[in-house]
Amino acid sequence: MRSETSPGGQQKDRTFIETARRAQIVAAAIDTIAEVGYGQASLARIAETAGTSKGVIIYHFGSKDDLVRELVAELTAKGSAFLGPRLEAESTGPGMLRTYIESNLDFVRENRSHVAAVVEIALNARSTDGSPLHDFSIRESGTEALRQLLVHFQGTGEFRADFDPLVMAMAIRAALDAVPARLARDPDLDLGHYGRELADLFHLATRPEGSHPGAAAHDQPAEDR
Amino acid sequence: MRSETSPGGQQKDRTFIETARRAQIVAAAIDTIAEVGYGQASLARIAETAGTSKGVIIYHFGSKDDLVRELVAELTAKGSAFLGPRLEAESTGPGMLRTYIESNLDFVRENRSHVAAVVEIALNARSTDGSPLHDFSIRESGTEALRQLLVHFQGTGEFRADFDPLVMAMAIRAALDAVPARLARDPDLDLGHYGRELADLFHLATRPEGSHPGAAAHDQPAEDR
Amino acid sequence: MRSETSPGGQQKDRTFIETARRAQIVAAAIDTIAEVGYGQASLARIAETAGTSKGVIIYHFGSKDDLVRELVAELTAKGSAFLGPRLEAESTGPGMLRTYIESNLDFVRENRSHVAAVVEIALNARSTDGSPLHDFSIRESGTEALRQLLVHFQGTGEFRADFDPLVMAMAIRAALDAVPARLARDPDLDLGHYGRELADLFHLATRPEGSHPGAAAHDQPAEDR
Amino acid sequence: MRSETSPGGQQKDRTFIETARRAQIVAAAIDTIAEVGYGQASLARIAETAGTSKGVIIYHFGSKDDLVRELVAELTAKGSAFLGPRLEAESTGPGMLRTYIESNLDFVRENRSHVAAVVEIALNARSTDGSPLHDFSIRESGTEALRQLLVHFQGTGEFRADFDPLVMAMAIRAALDAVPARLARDPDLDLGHYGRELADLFHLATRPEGSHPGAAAHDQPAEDR
DNA sequence: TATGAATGAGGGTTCATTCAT
DNA sequence: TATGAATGAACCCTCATTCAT
Repeated sequence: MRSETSPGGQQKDRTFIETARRAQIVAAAIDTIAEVGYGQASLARIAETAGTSKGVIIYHFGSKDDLVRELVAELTAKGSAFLGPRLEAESTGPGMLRTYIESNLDFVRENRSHVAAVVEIALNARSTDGSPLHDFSIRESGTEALRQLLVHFQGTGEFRADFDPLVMAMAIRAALDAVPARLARDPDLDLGHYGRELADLFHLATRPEGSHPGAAAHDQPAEDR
Repeated sequence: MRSETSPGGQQKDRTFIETARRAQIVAAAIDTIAEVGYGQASLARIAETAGTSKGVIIYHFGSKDDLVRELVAELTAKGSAFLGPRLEAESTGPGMLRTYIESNLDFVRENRSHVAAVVEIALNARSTDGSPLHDFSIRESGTEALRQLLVHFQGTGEFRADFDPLVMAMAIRAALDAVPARLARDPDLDLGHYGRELADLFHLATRPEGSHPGAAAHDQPAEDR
Repeated sequence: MRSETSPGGQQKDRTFIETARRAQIVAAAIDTIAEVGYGQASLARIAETAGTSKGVIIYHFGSKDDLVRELVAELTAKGSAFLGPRLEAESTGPGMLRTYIESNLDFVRENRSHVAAVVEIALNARSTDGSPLHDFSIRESGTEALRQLLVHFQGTGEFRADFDPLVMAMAIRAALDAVPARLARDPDLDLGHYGRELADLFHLATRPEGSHPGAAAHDQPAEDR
Repeated sequence: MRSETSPGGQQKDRTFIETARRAQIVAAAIDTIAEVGYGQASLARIAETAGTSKGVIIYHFGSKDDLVRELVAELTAKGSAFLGPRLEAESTGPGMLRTYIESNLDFVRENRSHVAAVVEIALNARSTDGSPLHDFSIRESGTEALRQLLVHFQGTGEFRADFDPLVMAMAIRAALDAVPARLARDPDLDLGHYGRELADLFHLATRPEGSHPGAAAHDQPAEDR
């Protein structure tokens, strides 16, 4: 279905101008989806935002789905690049958890629209028969990676052993994923504060039973960042 | 806008058959939206599920929007009736919090599709210009009511005073709202377990600093319900 | 197609209540058509104005067309009853012409909505294939009767012989038929004044060549009514 | 509302083919409306006449309303271009009046369907709530311009001073506007004759009182054109 | 007798995509 | 390579009418 003559094909051999055009269109798609929602983000609307025509978009990406796919892939790539090093810099369980939460929100802050768009897509995009349209194993793998992290540090004793790591991971991801929608309604939301509070919250929820009774405040939270 | 001619009018004076048809259509809409998503839930599809025609739906509800509105209103009514008494039966802060979380999930279990449909709607339904289509002040007021509950018991000392009640409320609601989507992918999810884990989680995150260090497990969690 | 059991049938054997219902519906139709135009006057809208349902209208009249037909017939009957005696009271050509014009406008004044509705219908109502839907031979016969009147008094020498009576008749009817539309936009239009001016106008246009040069003002116009 | 994507935008930068298509569609709309009336002139019908599909029409014009708007605008432009020079060539009041009437009918003769269509639209097109849909200030301004012309030459004494110029203008326009409908029923109507008769009629109705008694026939009418 | 329920064709419009140049 | 033109299915909704009670 994808021919070599079409620019949507392999990601090598891209003209400079071609690359620029694609970037421009992706940016327009991000803004449009973030602003009016996935359901209302028609090709015409995206094209209008981009200052082009529907035909151009189809020409460059082959289909709307492919455009969306690229948009999603770009964010996950950016996300990994952003999160990876920060997590690797941590060694302790609590440290990694706090970093995970706060870095996620830092990333949201720096990529508001893009994140909002991808969340929109993750929640809404379905094919005609109702099945999920895009591969959001990413999303699940986000939860999954987090779960494995929790499991690992349960093993080392840095987290209490008696919580279900899957439930905990889901709760953490849910709290993070809810942010873009909230941000849309309340653009002045203080993400730094939100992140610290959230990190405190899950620190308390995960720390081992006997750890520093009544010392939660100066144990890990807030100051040590 | 609604004329006496149309049966969608005042909600009194409904014929028996009219009431039945409306219920049947609402049920079809719930199933359809829950299954294929709001964006794919066209009137034709809903009508097919209901075993009728688009015309019949429009005849009974006047518009797709009104059908959706009713669907949402019914759930919020059911939800209040379900949650209210359970919450009022509790007197302590931790008790109410645990009840809030677990009852929410009980409600989800008993109204899977309906809840899933409403969550779909809440996330996706927008008017053409991108603004939210339906009044989900309910949704926000869910968070708000929760926040006020937290504030109140911070005042009594039953919750630690140094968390931001808004952030906590958002995290709790996010964890609850994420369930229907998860449930769709994993229908065998044990909601009872999920609820107990979540209640434990937020109990630990909200309990006052000095409260029974290392006693979390038999303090409130799990057994005492 | 019309059965004796149906109340829309012969105009005898009408229950009192049946007659009242019909009158009420016709009145509602008149108001609706006059207000929003024929194209927008759906059965639903008419029913709403009448405080009933579409079914009732169809039941009483058999079809929308029949309702409209009745509405038109009623006006033409009223019109004939109104105009006839007034014309018969006149004997001279100029007198009849003036009376025709002014009485027409008197009739419009007393039956604003009804006349407006019928004009709407005459201009707009067409069957699906575009052919005129109702029999407006009335309308043409209005022009035709007027033409014959003009011809007759051309014969007696009371009107100048060298105008085309058809063109004159059409001009007069056009001036009269344009009134309801104007009236809709400008409800304060002085129909008495309009009638006198129009009568003067056509008096001057029809009087014989040599008649009282420079005496037009006190010849026939205005004062002598 | 109109995006660069859609070709309906600015009226410059039109492709050749685009211009041709638009013209073809407008022509089809004119014929359809003139033939079956505005109410029956659906997009499907117009498309069929044009030999295309509804989609193409919407593609080129954006909406049915815009198509109609263009159709109307084209006629008024043509009308002004046609009438303007002819009127400016006249200097006397009676001359301008006769020219106005006869040129109007010449224009009708040369643009039968188009004029018929626009009259249909003017009479019928309303938005859902019954208010006039298109801007026919043209139409009113037609009457208004005529009224001003009459007023002016009442001032110079070329018209009698004692008629109401508004009523006179309305009568003249009514006589002209009635023509297309008549023409539809009687395609062989002699517009030249009709025009001369009408010009005579209104000449007699407007000339000053004492002007050439009994000389109407060779004063202005008929021969001097 | 009277009415609420249902029908089904047709309304204008949006949409992602294909086609021809 | 790039784009304007066209497509056709699907969208929600209105309508006059028929049906069953």
